[in-house]
Amino acid sequence: MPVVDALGPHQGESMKIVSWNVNSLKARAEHVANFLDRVSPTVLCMQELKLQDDKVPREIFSSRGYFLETHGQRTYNGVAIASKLPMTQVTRNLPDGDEGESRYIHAQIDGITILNLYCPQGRAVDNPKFEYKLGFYDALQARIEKDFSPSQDLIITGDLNIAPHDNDVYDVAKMTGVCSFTDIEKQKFQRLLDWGLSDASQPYQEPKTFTFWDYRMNSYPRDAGYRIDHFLVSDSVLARVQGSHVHRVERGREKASDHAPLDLDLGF
DNA sequence: ATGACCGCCGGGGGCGGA
Repeated sequence: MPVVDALGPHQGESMKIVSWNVNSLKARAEHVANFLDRVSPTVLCMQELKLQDDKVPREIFSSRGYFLETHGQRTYNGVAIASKLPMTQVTRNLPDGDEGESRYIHAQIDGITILNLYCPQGRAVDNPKFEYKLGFYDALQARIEKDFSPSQDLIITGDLNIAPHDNDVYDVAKMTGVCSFTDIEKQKFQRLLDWGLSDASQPYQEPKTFTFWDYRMNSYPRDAGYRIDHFLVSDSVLARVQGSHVHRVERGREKASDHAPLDLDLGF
């Protein structure tokens, strides 16, 4: 048993945290349940539930000993955090950034504040949704600068919909200037790092390690993907990181999500 | 190679995703 101290009974335990855009929790319910049984993460952050809160299949999580905090939405968006450890300070919405869509939830788990995000995709640089995406990032930046500090245990994870480096897209020439790979999006990503966060997954991944493959164009079999799901962590969390791995097997299943789960392993 | 997929709602296609 961990030592109980002033910081609480779970402080500093090893944890496996997973981020997974499930592309409909209803359609992916069986895969998610099997993933929990097989991988048993401490925390599972999900995006694109496409379900309102009262339609969420909660028994998948409760029957396996997980708490569940959801911020659902019908048809589009929706985020949730499942955790074996209690969640406190659960907060939903990014008022100046999400236009009422369900794209933001954070909670404190074992002393770590975890922001689980489904950032807007943006469609194309000349589309109004692109400005919405940039505004979402500005609101995110404002929130962390106002409410958090890089000196605390902090994780920003989720489908961030930005591929920050050349090695994060399968074809640099084809993607140059294309939404999710533009300079201004990379600058929004870098601004989060400059504030005091690190890309915790990148050091553990070979170049061209992806987390998303489009359903179209036979993308997955030819590995035409993007690395757009991330873990950005503060220094105190970075010191505990022992690995980060893409669960590609989930993308290869029948009725798979177009995203694979991305995990982050933390030591004591 | 962005056309072609998948899931949504609703009961037929249109929209959104990245």
